[in-house]
Amino acid sequence: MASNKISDAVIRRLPGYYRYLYGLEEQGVERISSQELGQRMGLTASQIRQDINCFGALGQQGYGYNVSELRQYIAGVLGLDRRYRVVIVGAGNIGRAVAAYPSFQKRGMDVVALFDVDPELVGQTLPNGAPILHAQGLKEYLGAHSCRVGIVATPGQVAQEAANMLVEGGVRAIWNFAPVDLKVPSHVVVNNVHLTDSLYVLLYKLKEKDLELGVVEEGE
Amino acid sequence: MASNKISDAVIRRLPGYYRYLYGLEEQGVERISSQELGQRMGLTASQIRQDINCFGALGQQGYGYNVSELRQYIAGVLGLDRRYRVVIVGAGNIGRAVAAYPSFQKRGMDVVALFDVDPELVGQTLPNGAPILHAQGLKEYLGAHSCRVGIVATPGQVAQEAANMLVEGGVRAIWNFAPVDLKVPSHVVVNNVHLTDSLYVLLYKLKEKDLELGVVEEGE
DNA sequence: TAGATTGTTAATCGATTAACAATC
DNA sequence: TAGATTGTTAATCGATTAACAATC
Repeated sequence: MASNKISDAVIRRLPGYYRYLYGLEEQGVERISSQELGQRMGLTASQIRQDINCFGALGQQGYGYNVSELRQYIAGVLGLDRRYRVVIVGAGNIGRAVAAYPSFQKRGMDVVALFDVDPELVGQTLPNGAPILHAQGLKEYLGAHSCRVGIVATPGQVAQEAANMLVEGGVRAIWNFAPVDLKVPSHVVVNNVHLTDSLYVLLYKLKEKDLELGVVEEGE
Repeated sequence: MASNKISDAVIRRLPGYYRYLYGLEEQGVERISSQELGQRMGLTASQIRQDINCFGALGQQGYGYNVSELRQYIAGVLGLDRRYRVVIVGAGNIGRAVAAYPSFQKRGMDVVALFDVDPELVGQTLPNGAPILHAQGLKEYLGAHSCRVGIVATPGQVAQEAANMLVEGGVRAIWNFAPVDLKVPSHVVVNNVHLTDSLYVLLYKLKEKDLELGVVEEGE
């Protein structure tokens, strides 16, 4: 429980640890050394030991780490050991894709409703049972069914407005898919999935690689 | 053109610069100081000047930066000033959401086809005209219609296989939505959108915030 | 010219890596 | 016990911030 300020750099790596340990556990691997985990993940053994030591001595000299123990511990650190009720604002392609995302349910996220203004969408029910309701009713809905997590999957122009409604409705964490940086009060946390940002970085890398290889890219 | 190794930290910020400058230009703002841009983006003025100086002196003392000039320059650095032909492997919710993503077209990405193995999907055509073809035909398709960018939007178990086919077909950049780290030869670049990773970080922040505020989270 | 603001160097801070004693 | 591998401290490296002279 030693919550002594884990640095951002470490936090960003935690999901990767979780993902790899989960995979190892599924393969039936029981123990792993920092050396080997580092090899698989593309990190140095030293860094892995430093990272893990942020939350205490979980390994054993001469042995390594117990895969399942470590995975569970990290799950606890990340808060993956609970369930969360979730509303999604914006029932377009992205909103519905997230709602239907299989590992979403599995990771404790229960999507209870989606909200949109498109009359074509409002009234539908997704395969997993979540209804699409009119965005007008969002605040009222949250009053009756409190949710800790809200997802913004609207166009950028209305994303801030959507976030405001979620905050007013008592949502504490916002997962934002709109390409804007939301402003929220300090008791609310936000994490962004800026898809275009990720795409830009990919294209940048491609350009760099072309330069490195001396590739002259075709016209068009 | 001074391509003197821009550091990863800077590259990760570039899309943000582009996004903000684009917004400013749309609002008709002509010039901006590092000070004010920093305020808006939540960065220090010093950092912004350092970052921009990676690719040369683009500002003017006593004046600041010309918004549109700087935006265009960064667009060039990121490679946003060209068009790219794109195939998507996996025509499930995520694949289709990406194909339909409006800023995708706008940013120069032309989705020419999607590939899947689900007979329900194969044969359909998306609203933007892209057909869904059987994954068996992917390599052959790429032989006839070369694409520089491929998107992996398959389940994790087959993501590596999808990547292999893309690489064999000559794709040079892979945008990966599957929750695995793909292995590709060194002439190919990859960028990951690990949605679950982003979600985990959100949940972690929520837990930390709860601790900070002394919130005892409800059961269920 | 005076004021503003960059470009750039130096100082600080933090993160990563290396090394090794502790210990299973 | 000997071998392996952690936990942890110290050294290095890189990124951020501060400061200020250059200059528009």
